[in-house]
Amino acid sequence: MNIRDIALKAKVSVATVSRIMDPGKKGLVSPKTRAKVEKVIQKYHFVPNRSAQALSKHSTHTIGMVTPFSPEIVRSPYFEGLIAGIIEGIKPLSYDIKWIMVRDDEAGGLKLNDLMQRHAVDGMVFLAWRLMAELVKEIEKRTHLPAVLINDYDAHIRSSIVYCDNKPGMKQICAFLAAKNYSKIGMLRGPENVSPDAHERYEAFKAGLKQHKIGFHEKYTEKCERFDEQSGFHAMERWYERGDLPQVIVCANDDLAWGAMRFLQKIKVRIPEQIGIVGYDDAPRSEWTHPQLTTVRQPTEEMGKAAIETLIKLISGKDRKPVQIKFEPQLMIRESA
Amino acid sequence: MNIRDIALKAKVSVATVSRIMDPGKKGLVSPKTRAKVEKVIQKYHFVPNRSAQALSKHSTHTIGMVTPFSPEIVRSPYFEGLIAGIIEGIKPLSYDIKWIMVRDDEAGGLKLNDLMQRHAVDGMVFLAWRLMAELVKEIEKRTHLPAVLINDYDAHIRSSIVYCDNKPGMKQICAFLAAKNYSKIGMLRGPENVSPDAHERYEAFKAGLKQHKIGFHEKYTEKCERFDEQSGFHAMERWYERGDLPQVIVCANDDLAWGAMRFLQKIKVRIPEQIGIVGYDDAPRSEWTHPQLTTVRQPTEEMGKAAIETLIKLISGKDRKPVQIKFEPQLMIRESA
DNA sequence: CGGTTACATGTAAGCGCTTACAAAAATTAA
DNA sequence: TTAATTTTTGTAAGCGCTTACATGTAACCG
Repeated sequence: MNIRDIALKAKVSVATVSRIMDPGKKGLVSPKTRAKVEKVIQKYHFVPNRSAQALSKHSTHTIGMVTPFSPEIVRSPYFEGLIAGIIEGIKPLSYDIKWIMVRDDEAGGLKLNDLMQRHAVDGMVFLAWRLMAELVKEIEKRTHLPAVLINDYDAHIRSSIVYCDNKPGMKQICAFLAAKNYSKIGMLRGPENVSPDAHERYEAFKAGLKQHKIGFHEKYTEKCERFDEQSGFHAMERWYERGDLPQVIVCANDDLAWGAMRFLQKIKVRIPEQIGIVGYDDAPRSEWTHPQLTTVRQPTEEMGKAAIETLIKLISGKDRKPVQIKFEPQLMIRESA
Repeated sequence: MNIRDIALKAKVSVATVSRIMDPGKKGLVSPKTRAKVEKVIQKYHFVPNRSAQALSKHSTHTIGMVTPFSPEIVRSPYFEGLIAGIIEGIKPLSYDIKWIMVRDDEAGGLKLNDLMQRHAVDGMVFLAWRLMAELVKEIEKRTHLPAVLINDYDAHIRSSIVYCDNKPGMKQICAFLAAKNYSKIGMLRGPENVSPDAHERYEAFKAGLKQHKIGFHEKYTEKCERFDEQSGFHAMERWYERGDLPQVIVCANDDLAWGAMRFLQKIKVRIPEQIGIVGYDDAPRSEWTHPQLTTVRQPTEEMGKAAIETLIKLISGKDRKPVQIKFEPQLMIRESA
């Protein structure tokens, strides 16, 4: 059942049927024919062929959600929020959403244009794009493409991006700890090669301490290999062996915090009585672990939503000027510090 | 840059270019022309237009992942596993995956064919489809459509489905509790209108007790309004007020279990020393809550993967016979019982 | 009432691909 | 060498829609 069949049955031309199907062409058909044709459309449950429409209109009405190709990704709480936001953001539009997963090995040779063509999308939002760095390098050059990045901002990025500023988060943490009169505050630092977060959070941490006149030594710091629980565990272990543990430990993300807590609990250190722990990200687990983790919430849902809205504007707008949107994090005070 | 441009530059016909682009048509072009044309393709980074291909081939090489339209859905750990499995399953194929979210209000009038046409997909897998019951009723009739359901099996379903059997799970729980010499075992039951799970698990529970000659009374049971934490909390509260708590409580899912635990902890009942708790689903949280939850794991990842594989077979096969695949759950013994 | 204008509908040329079929070229057989 | 095959390439007709343009019809005006 295609548009011609309908036209035949309704005794009108295909053009008329097409005009009736297009909500943007409200006034172009007389009420009488419209009624007649709509009856036929209803009767045969006619749904126009998307591929034909796309071919003809040069637009697929579909956007691509680009992620690295790893099942673990959906496991991450960070994604959870982002995706929820994307879903929410796409609701009022009638865009379809295609999940484009990019393998590491293919990321190198890919061009952005290719991606869009190959998957037939009008625009793309990139999640965890640091992991596809090769691909995304191009975004820097072709800033007119309808693509928006989420998070991992750093100063030289010129393309459209939605991100959450690290500084206020650390600032809030330091203010909170200062108010609690902690004087010896340490940090579990993240790996600096994965995303700018590790470095930014560390710098913001130092700045925060300084602001509250709390002493800082590099030795009140331990570097982690990755941003995961295991790394946190091992880093804590190393620190314990070399001795001189601080009163509170601020961790570069929640996973590191849990790893650290696990080690401390193993050696029977009580949290927060003996050592306090602060995380960063407010993964849902934070509320369920014991003790509940004091951490910093990034408004992932809002960010996902903003990303979609930005993208749609880019797609439909004439002037494709890159847009950069900053969000503010918020300290969530719970039990671990 | 389209196929005609390439044909022109390479001084061949479009048919030749098309044949070269199609990996299924390996032998149809002489090595010499192939080399010549491929050079041009490389040079101009030619990527064929998906919409045109789809229109011409009557296949979009895209499958739809159908879920209710609610952001909360991605929050559920059950989804996490399923989606991870779907990603994993789609890896070796080169199908695209489109996330189709169905609003409650639109689900009524929709036809499956419509859905496929409207979103340009070759087949669909349905997650949490009980929540779109109206839509899915049709699947029962049109069993030849390339669509597969995940979970929520009940006996009269004739379409393709991948599901996890509830009986062995409860059986394992009862065997375990019997071995621990519990004699007074209760259950927090789920709402029976949402999915057959509530009823099945309850029946399996009774059967399990019987098998191990453990006494059962309906009063060792409390019904919950929904399958969530709050309902578990309130149900436990009611039970506590009416008194006569059992030694262990088997919960119809993990959320109820956490709700129950939260209430018990609030009134300072020690778990598992005073009352044991068993859940069902093995949501990731189970490992992080305190105490860790003894529960039953459904192999969600494997199920997601199986669903995709089944679907692809349905799409490409000639005979579209419905396939039903059953998975077995597994008891995860942890701290809460 | 003829001429102008506004509105409604139809005609047909694409959109960029695939593929059946035809034609040409290369290979083999006789 | 020519005919019969096989292999390679080209031609052109779709796939199902949109839309610029042409045509037809109705309404309006002096």
